[in-house]
Amino acid sequence: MASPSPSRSSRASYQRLPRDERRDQILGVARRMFTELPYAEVSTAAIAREAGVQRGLIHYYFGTKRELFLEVVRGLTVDYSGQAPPPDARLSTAETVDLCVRLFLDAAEANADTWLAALDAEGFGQDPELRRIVNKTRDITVEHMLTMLRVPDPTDTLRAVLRAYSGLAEVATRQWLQEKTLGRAQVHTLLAGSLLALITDIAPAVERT
Amino acid sequence: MASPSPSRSSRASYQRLPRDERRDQILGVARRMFTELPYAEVSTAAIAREAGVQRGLIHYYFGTKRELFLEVVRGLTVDYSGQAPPPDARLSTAETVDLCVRLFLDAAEANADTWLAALDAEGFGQDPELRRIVNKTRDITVEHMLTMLRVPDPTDTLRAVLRAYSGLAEVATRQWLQEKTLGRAQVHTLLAGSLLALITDIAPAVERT
DNA sequence: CGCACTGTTGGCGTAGCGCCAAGAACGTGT
DNA sequence: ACACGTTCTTGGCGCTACGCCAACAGTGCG
Repeated sequence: MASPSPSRSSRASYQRLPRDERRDQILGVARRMFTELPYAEVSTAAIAREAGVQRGLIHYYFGTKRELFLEVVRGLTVDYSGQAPPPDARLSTAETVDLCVRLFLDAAEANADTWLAALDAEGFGQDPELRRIVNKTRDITVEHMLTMLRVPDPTDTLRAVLRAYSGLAEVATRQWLQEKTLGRAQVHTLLAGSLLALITDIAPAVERT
Repeated sequence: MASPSPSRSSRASYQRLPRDERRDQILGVARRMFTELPYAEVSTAAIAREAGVQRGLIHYYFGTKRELFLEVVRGLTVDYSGQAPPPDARLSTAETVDLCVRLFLDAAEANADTWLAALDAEGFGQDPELRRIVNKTRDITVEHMLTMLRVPDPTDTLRAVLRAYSGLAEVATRQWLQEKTLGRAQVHTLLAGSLLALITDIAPAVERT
C-alpha cells in the first residue's frame, strides 16, 4: 500500500530484503491466513499478493505450499511449551497439579487464536509429517508435566496415560475458549481433578493391568 | 475388472444403474480411498477410474469433491453409535461404566481402520461443516453414555465434561490401536477409572464451581 | 413403436501449483 | 567509478485437477 519510497535516485522496481527477513515476512502472512481459513482455501497467489511479492518467491523460500504450511504449524506448536517453571519440592502433589493446570490454562488463554489454530491443524488427513509434529508437541507437554510433578522414574505406560490426558485437556480447553460451554474455573477444576486422579489412582492401576 | 457381460444382444457402451446403487458404489470407492490417503492426494479422476465411471458422474451425484468427502465422513461417524444396549437398573454405577467402556472398545476394535480414519478427518482446517459433523457425533456418544448411565437430569455442564472425556477416550484408543503403547486391558482400566472418577467426584465438583 | 426421462459420457474452461530462466538489486574487488 | 559475481525477485510456461454442461444412450411408459 505504501509508496515504494525511492529515497535514492533510481526508482527500484522491487525491494530486495535479506534472506531471513523476507522469509519471516512471508511466513507471517501465511501464518495469519492459514489460521483464518482452511488449507485448501488459501492459495499461494493470495499469500503472495498480501505479502506484496510474486508467487514464485514462495517456492524459492519454501519449496512447496505444503512445506510452507508445515513450517507454519511448527511455529504454532512450540510457543506454549517454552517456559518451564522450576519444580518446587515443598509443594504437595495436589498443589503441584493445580499449578501445572493454571500455567497450562494461562498459556492457552494468552494466545487463544494460535492455540485453537494449532489444534485444528491436527489430523490433516493421513499426513505422516504433520502427525509427527503434533505427536512431538504432545510429548513435549508430557515431559513438561513429568518434570513439574517430579515423577521419579516415568514408565512408557505413564507417558501414554498422560498423552491421553492431553486429549482431555485439548477438548476441555476448546469447550472453554471456543464453544463457551465451560468457564475457566470449571475447566480448571476438571483438569486438576482429572490429573490428580490419574496420577494417584488410575495410572498405578493401569500399570498393574 | 469383470467383462461388461452383455448378455443381451446389443453391446451396451455403459452399464446403467439405479440412482441409489450407483451412488453407493461411488461412495464406497471414495470411502476406501479417503481412509487410505489424505484428501489432497485423492483425485476425483482416481475415484472415477476405480469405480469404472466417468469423472463427470461424481459431480452429477455429489456436486463437488468436498461434498463427496463430507458424505464419506458422515458415513464414517454414525456406525459405532447405532446399537444402544438397554439400560439395566440392576447394575451399579461402576458396573455400568465398565460395560459402557467395553462396548466402546469393542466397536473401536471391530472397525479399527474406519475408527482411525474418522479421527483423522477431524480438524480438517477450519471447515465449519466438518466441525459440525464431528461435534454432532461426539454429542451422540455423550447422549449415549448418559442414557446408559441413567443420569437423572443431565446439565449442560455435565455434557461438556463428558465431551472432554471423549477427547481422552479418542487419544487413549489411538495409543492402543495405532501407537501400540497401551494394551486393550490397560485402555479399559484407564477409561473406566477415568469415567467413574469424572461422574462420581469431578463432575459434581465442576458443577459447584 | 415413438417418446419423455434420467443416468452417463466426453470435452471445454479455468484455477492453482511446481518449476525455471531471465532480470534486477546489491556487495566486492580493482 | 566500473565491471563482475552473487543472491534475491520476477514473470511466464506447462501441467494437473476440478467444476460445469451439452449431447448421448439406456430405460420404462403410453
